[in-house]
Amino acid sequence: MSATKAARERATIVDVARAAGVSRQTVSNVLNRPELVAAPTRDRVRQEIVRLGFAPNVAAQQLRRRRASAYGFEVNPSLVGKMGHILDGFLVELTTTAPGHQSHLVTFTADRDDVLAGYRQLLGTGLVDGFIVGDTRYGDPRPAWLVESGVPFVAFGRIWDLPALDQWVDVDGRAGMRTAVEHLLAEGYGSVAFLGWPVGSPAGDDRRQGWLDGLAGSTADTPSLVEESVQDLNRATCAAARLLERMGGAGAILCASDLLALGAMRAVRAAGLEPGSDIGVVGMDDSDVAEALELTSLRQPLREAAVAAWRILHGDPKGRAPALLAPTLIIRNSSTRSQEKKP
Amino acid sequence: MSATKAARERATIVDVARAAGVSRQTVSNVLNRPELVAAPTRDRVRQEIVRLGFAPNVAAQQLRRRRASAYGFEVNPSLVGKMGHILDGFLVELTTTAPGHQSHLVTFTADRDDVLAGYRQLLGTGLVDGFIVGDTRYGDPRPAWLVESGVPFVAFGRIWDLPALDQWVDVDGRAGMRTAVEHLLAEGYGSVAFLGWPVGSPAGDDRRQGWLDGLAGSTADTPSLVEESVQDLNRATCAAARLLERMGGAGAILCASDLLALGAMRAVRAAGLEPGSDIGVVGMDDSDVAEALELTSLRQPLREAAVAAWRILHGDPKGRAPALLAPTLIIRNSSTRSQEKKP
DNA sequence: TCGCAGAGTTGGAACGATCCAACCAGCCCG
DNA sequence: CGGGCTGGTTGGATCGTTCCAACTCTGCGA
Repeated sequence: MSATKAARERATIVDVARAAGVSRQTVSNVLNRPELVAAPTRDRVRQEIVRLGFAPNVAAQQLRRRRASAYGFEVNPSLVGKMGHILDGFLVELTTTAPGHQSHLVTFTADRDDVLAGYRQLLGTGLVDGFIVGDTRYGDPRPAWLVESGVPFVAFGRIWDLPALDQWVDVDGRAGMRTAVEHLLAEGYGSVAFLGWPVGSPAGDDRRQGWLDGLAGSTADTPSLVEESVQDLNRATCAAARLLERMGGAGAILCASDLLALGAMRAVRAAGLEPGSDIGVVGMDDSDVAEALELTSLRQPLREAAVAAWRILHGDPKGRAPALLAPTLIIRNSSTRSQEKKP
Repeated sequence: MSATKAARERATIVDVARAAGVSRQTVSNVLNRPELVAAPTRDRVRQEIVRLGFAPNVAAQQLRRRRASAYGFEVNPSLVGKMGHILDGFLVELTTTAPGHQSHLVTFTADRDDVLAGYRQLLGTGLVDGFIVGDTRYGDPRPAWLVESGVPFVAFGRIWDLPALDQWVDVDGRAGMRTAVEHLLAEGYGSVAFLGWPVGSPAGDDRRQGWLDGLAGSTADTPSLVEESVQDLNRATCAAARLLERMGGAGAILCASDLLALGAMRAVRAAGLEPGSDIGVVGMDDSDVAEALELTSLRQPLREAAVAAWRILHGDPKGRAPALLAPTLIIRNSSTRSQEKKP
């Protein structure tokens, strides 16, 4: 379907001007600076705009304004469909809130060899003004390059390498974990162990710290209550099993991700115990798996993150500040002692 | 970050022309119709393009060509994060393959009250030339409207209401189910029961038919081997339990979705049996849950679907045809009798 | 020798909006 | 009564590219 159907002529600003008996520029003013136009004129023009179904041509605006009002969003095949992948949800929330900022999003993929190629491309052709950068990691070349190039952007995830940069939004995993510990203690699980990722990942270390925060003041023997596993179900199950041995058939396991928590639930069942009534289990990210398996988890506030991202991108340069948002604890059977049985 | 940094001047086509000692138009020809330009001139111009880092301004092209080379993709908050939601994966594959078609994607959301509002908006401003429409359903007003408006589009999912339309790609759930039945029989499960959605959903009925196809020729008592459930874990578990009673502790359960399959696995375990070694279970969509729980499932060929979508959208109007793609059976422990145990 | 075809190249116009400077009328003030 | 100010409106120029028609030049056949 290469040829677009015989382009039904769309009304232009000149058509509106002629119909309303004013000049081109006045119509433009009605749209962009209505306070400059006398009320009767304004109304007449607005009426004609509606009548003719006029909508300004974006390409013409972009060309003249030298601004695309569009932002690039990188999507990466390797991450999709993985548990705990929340970038899609973030993209949706960004898209939902974009019209309020007279903006839209353009998706693109990274080049295998040159991470920055896609960014250069979109910028060089003027297709976008800036970017929303997800999956920030240690050694990420993108933030530095973007700053150096003077390109507007906001990161989803702290810019770990460059603490001086404040143009990011992130979820406060640490606070979330602390909340989870408090919940588990309040439920009466006695002790709370931690199943986390190996030390060295920024988000992982942050979450672990939240667990420690929650235990602060308690007399827990923390070193014996911690196990590590990479993001793999079987490894996680084994690690959780080791943890359970030391826990003596009681307590709760707080996990750095839903996948780890899934491993924990398996280990619990393998030990002849029941998640929830015997051993509390809590995950993080509130993935579809958590929902399906009645796993208590921490939900990321993606809507708020999107709103904050736009504020940082579009807001007053002075007024902007990094946004660290607290996740919400979604309590399900895996962390409830008195199980409500299902029909 | 409202003001873009003091716009480092990008090279324009005129700069290249001047540098190469040719006219504007010749540079344009080198880019768009190189066969018209003499080889030496062409090389000289190309050299200058590289030297100056020139990239044509997309807005100017869009304006002059009266074509955006962009397509709208609707994303819907209510579907994200649900099991079996594959539209995100499709979006990624579309994005990956877009540059090959000199196109890009713009995301947008539907209005609550007016489904078509977003489509009208993007089209009216000339931001996109057409759409990729996902989640087609019975009574979907979009295809008819798009056809009537003469807007190029391709649907992911058959256009059930308008069988005459051929501009769609879809996954052949029926063929997938048939394959799954054959696999289960080959594994020696004896009988294959079906856990599906209530009759009336197009995709669901299609999948059920595939199950029947697979059993054709066998002597199975199909009516007694079928149960229905809506897309809800507890309902699915109950339905699977009813099915198990009638199956007499042997056979396999083929499910219309991973969520239903998850319910089946639960019911199997609740009956003191083990998925795989005792009762085979197969789902559909190959979600992250399937991977995590070692559930055999059918993976949708999203890459191929994206390629086909672009072909239909951009291809020769005569040469295009609807694309019905077979999913791939991903065999895991839930449908393997001789379990390979993990470390 | 001239006309013609075709390859290669060129400049003007257009796409549809906004920026900018100028214009006009009315009013107030000196 | 003239000049400055202000609210409202206007037309020309411009953003960077492609479309289109016309131009030049070379070679060739009549």
